[in-house]
Amino acid sequence: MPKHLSIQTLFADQPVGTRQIVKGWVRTLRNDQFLSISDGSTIKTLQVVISKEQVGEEICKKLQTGACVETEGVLQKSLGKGQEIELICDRIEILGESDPNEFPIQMKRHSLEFLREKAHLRFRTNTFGAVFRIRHHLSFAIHKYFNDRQFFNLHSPIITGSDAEGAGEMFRVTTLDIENPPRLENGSIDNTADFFGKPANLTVSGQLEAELAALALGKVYTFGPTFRAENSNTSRHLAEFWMIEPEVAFNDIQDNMDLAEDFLRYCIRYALDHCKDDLEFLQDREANEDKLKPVDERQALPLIQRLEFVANNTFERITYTEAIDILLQSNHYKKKKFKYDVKWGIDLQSEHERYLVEKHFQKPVIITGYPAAIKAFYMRLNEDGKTVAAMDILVPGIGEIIGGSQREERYDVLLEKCKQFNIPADHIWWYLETRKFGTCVHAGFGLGFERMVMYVTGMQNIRDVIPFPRTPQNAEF
RNA sequence: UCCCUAGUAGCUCAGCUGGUUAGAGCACAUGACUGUUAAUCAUGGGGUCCCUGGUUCGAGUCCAGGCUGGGGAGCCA
Repeated sequence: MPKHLSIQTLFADQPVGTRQIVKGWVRTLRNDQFLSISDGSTIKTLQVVISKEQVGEEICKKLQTGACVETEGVLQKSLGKGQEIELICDRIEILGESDPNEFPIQMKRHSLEFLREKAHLRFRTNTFGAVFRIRHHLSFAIHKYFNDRQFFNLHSPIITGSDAEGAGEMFRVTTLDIENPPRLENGSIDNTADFFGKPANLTVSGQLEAELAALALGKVYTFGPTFRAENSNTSRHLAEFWMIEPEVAFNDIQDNMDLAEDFLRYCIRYALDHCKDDLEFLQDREANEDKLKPVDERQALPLIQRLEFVANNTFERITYTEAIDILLQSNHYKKKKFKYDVKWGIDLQSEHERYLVEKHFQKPVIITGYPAAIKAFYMRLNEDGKTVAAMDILVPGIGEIIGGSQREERYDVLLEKCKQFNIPADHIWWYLETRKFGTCVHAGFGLGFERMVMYVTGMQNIRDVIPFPRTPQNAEF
């Protein structure tokens, strides 16, 4: 008894004339005769040709959208147009019925907002099938990229006792009874009674741990979940998201930029090479959605052309100081169209980043040399004493997709930075020790995985590129 | 957290300056058709107009508060 083949395999190999078993979910039944089924292996559906007389009225009525079926028959070249192959069915079995009065997913356009409330069933749609297949391929591409280049995958801890990161609000992890926690005599909570004997949180970044490993293993990367308890409710933020953080010993800021750019372009190329059908579907979908929008809100280029452009062209590289000059000399600034003022020392606002990327350069841009005051304590101080070796990569439509830096490897300078940023040295003694024992130049960056998936799929809301989004006031499913 | 905006059938939406019994397309049911491509055609069923309160002879429509969704900002990845 041969195992049944996936629809993807049937389309790839086209074993015409052979007997096949196909299992999947019903999309539509057209003309009481043509059953369109999907098994998730590809965006393509297989047309199964049935005869109402042979199948019988009872079974025919149960071939409703969403039902799960097993069909058997001979594969042949399709007599109709619209598909290459079809299965001439002589046996069909309903594995799982689907009441059409209750099943919410229909063969019609649904709003993404509606489907978000049906996250357990939205995998059944073409759009989310495509998105999550692409998400998988990108995930695989990331591991392949680093593995092929002798990086080691580091599993940084998800629960951390470190709170020195400053990357954002943290989720507390505790086994204490929140209704009635143990208290000290002065009334404050007795954290020594907690599971770890001290406060613990979900990680906001694996970077510090990755640095420790890089200073021994050379080239490492993390790829895991991270958590931010910020009350930020936007289409680009999640409370739980996946982050990729490479860290490389002996890399300086230039090497870091080279790596980040090569990595991003590799991943996009990989998606173009491995997800053609899904990208074409999403491209058509986007084009149809755009028709409903005002002209100035539409995409300038179709999805695949946008990706080809990024994969085939080098990124623009400018310093923060140059970026400020460009903004100051823009007509946009002279006409006072920026809401926030522009001057050296400010943190670039979304509107500034968008102007640089979407209006001025119209391609991905890497900005380096930010003022030390607006960046994290661990970034390496430049010779000018006022900027740091930080880099952000901005892409059209998404904004910041990568943030990274060369790390401060000089013990004295790092210790001074800790003081300036009010980080108690005894909280991160282990981090500081790496600068005492065989310190070296090193650099790394962080990439929000969902933002990459957004960019590649063209999806506009981050909640639509992760299976079960976690956002403020929402942890359904 | 702040600003803007929306909530009407299972879904997507229309419903004008308040005025008879709240509409359409899709979906669903029944029938016809049978090489269809989100099949087509005919007929039919289907409503807490988000909730609470108010104004009014009369509220889907106006007002106040709340809830939920969406967009933007901040924070960031």
